[in-house]
Amino acid sequence: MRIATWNVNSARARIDRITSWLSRSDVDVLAIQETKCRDDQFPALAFEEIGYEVAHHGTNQWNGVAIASRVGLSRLQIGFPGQPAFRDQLEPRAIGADCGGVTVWSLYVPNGRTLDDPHYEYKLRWLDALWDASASWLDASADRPLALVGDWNIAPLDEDVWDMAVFGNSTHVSDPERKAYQRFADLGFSDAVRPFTPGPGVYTYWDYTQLRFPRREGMRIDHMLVSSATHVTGGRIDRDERKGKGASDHAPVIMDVAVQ
DNA sequence: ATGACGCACTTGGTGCGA
Repeated sequence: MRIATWNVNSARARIDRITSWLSRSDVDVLAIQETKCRDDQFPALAFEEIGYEVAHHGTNQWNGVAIASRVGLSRLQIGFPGQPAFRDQLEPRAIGADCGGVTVWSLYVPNGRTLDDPHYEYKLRWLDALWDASASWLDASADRPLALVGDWNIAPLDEDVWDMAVFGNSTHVSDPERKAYQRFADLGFSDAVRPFTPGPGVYTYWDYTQLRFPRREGMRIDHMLVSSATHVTGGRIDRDERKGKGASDHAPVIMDVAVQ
């Protein structure tokens, strides 16, 4: 079974690109982030027309997550237990479902903005709460494949950004963020894609400005973490999808999972 | 190397992104 994750930077602006990509990528389950719309604005019909069920969680023009699946979509979960709020708002940053034998979570981890912004503290709280929820999911069913996929907004290693000097005191590379990410390994999670896409210089995001993409100046921040019960047979980053007019600033990240 | 920010919003300047 093939599972992908993609921060699309607006589902409505990019719907033709998304369905076109799905139609030629043999993807069974697509986790989507940054749909930037409410549920009633989400272009669900376009997914259904090409054979995918789709579930969306969005409340306004910010954030928004979805899962599209052609191998079933059951036990839908909107947000995770204990998910923190930001300024009293529970933001649409997590949606989960059982798809073809794998529990898939589409996650949009808070950006953090700057190290002294309340959003940074929120990001760390959000990651801690996700860790707690993940521990309880594994306690309940350790044998069931579980994938935490999406835009983690963390570059785990120095080589996951093109120049650490540029990121000196920025979010995405700070020690607390990296520790919060690495701590998932304590639960048995591993990066499904990295073994198949070794660095350095391998990224999933390139800023729209300053010719970052053609200069190959990006960041590796979109990850697929899988539980130890998840048997991964392949992984890939579709860098080509970042090319051309109307591209998202993120590329799709893909893994193949052997399911019984 | 596959190109010089893009999206959404009480639509035109602002918030957000990483």
